Amino acid sequence: MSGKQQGRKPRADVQRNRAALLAAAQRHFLRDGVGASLEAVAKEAGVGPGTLYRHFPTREALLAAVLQTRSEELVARRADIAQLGDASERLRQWLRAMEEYFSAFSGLPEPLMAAARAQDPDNPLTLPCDDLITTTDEYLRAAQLAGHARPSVKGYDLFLAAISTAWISGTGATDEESLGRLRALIESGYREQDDEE
Amino acid sequence: MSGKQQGRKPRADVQRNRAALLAAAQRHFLRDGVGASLEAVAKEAGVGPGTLYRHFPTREALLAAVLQTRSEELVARRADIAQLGDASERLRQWLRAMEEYFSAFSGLPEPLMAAARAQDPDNPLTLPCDDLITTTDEYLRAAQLAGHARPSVKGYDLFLAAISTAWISGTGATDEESLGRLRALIESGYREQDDEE
DNA sequence: CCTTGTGCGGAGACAGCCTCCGCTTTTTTG
DNA sequence: CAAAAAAGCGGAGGCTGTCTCCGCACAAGG
Repeated sequence: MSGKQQGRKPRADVQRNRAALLAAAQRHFLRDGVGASLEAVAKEAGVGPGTLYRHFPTREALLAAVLQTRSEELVARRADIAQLGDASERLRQWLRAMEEYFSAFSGLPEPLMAAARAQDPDNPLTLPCDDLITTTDEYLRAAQLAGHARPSVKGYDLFLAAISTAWISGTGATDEESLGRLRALIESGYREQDDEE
Repeated sequence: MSGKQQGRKPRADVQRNRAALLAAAQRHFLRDGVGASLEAVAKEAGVGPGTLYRHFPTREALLAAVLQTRSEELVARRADIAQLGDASERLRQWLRAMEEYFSAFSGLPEPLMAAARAQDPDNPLTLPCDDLITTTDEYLRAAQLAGHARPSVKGYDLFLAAISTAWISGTGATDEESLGRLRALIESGYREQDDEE
């Protein structure tokens, strides 16, 4: 019942190509955003387009694979955040961490929202998204229990707030100061009124 | 010094083609979002691609021309809003009106932010954007004077909040209820704490 | 009706997405 | 270790979309 056991060892060139593709893709996504030319990625990795599409059938699949590393970083940061004593501060830090994750590549919020929308099990970005929302809800509930956040707010709301802030940040249209004010506005939006600090 | 006086009357077919292009473009932007195929627009308008690009050198130019109608609607709404007595309510209404304007076509926030970024005088979307930000600032200042809004907030912040809400709305990933909660979160973010209503 | 010149439109160059299939490379088998 | 079998490779090519250039047609004015 274990599904597929790897009957044969994976071929050497397969792993090599996959690694080369991921490295090239990361470079291109960083430089050109999530809309980078996949043809160019394949060329830089030294493989044909066919190979790229066999490894990663869609742009989203490639994106999800490249994002894997970042996801692990995020999990690591969760451990750091758990150390902090204040539930309010933990929530704030988590939201910042999530926003940075969304800002990994320019244009990333777009496909992420599309994945969150459809609940499409085929979309490889759906799972990471759901995970993020669930985690946000956990941090939020802790803050609510401590009386630091309005009860009417939902985890999904803060997910939306974080991803839209990342979207604005990714357009490159806004200086860091305005972004800071926007974050402050959101924070005072979910904080309980009689909250102390 | 009046620049160019129209030495010759505009040709009949020019006006006809322009109108046909605008109508076709509006339909396609509505259905397919701002990324709609310009080839298809030209075909539906019954003209060649060359004609389209002569009238509107860039996608943004076409977009700005189509948006002209909506901008006038927005100006009209400003008159309605001015009737309301409460500065706080006026600000709220204005933010909603602006958000609806941003939601005219799916994907519209993207080029709008790009225009707001560059202050590029060549980009035909820059002017409308600046106007919106200025107006937001006026409404906000009135609310601040009345003690209904935090003094630390700037008009540009609320512009960002509105456009990012419209962006989320345009992804189609989110139900109206979550959007309402997000708006409420933003509102309680800029409202003065000791504000009544 | 003719002249003028403005505007038309489609052919075509270019870029990116994605697929299909003959061939090479790797692995397995005798 | 050679030969068969399997697995993966890669590029040619179809498709869609953007944008330009230029010979030609047609509207405006005499």
